[in-house]
Amino acid sequence: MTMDASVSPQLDSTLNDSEADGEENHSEASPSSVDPNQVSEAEESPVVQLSDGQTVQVQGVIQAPQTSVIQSPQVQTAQIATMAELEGDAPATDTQKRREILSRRPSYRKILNELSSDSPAVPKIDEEKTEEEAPVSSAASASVPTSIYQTSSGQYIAFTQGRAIQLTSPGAEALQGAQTLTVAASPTPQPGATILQCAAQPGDSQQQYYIQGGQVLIQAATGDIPAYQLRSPNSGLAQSIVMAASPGSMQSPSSQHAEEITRKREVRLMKNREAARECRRKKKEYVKCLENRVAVLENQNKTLIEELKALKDIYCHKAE
DNA sequence: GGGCCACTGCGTCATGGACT
DNA sequence: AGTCCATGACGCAGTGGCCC
Repeated sequence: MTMDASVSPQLDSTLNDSEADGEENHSEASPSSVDPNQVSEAEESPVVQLSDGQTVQVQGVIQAPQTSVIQSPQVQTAQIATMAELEGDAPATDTQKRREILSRRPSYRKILNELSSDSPAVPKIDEEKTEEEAPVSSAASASVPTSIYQTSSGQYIAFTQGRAIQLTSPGAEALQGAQTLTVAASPTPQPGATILQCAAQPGDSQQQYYIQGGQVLIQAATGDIPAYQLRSPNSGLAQSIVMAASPGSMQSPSSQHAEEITRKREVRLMKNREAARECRRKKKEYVKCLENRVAVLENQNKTLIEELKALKDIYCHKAE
């Protein structure tokens, strides 16, 4: 893997800047022959042709320490954001703006995508919406039931291709008037019977339904709202909270209001849960990307030092 | 085996930026 | 101004390693 194309000047300077004062760190790859002072004191500035065709005028080499350059992601992101922001700015950037930029919180996706636009080697973080994240609200579009189960109380539970779960009262005509629950996460089918529990109306005792596919649907809300969770029996962790359509009918306006509030809260919590999960995933990806980059840059640094050493040898040899 | 510790992942809350 | 979203901070639970 060649590194030249993948190195963005921003990050380079960031990394080097961040380490410029770590003078006590001398890498194991820093040979005594490469004395920065020696090189920088050279009378003429030799032009060096690198192996990749680049031409570099050697004026002095500040050797970056190579021991562990991994830093905390916060520091890195702040620096990168700063460099990215300042790049297009006029030099007349005042301290106020600078402070604003520095205090701005990083977006891992944005930073990674910026990096990836610099270098094709850096993978992009997808912009949301993979096809496995089917739109939750459009249950009708995915309402073709693949499996239908009848409970002990006569209710029908239909699982559709869009991972929606429909509950139908015994009297209802087929699946009309069904409560549609949509599962956000992709449940992986597992062998063995599972249990579906739900309380269709407030105050109802929970009913247990056995489901094919290794997951458990349980009632999630303790309040007035019938809400459900899909759980896999192994993990015990809820894949997602699934809100049921309101049973409507027998609710006073005040309780409906309370229900609305609770429902909104549940939705908000669910969204935030998913967001936090996504954020952690992106953060991990970002840190991994930075670690890769560190490795790449260390490698490049080593190569350049070796190249410089060889050229210096040639240069000195000719001078004699 | 049991206690301790570090690490990891999760859910929730608070908050600031972006968007409408 | 209000809403949504991304993220840091915090607390909690599970897990693995280490020591006794």
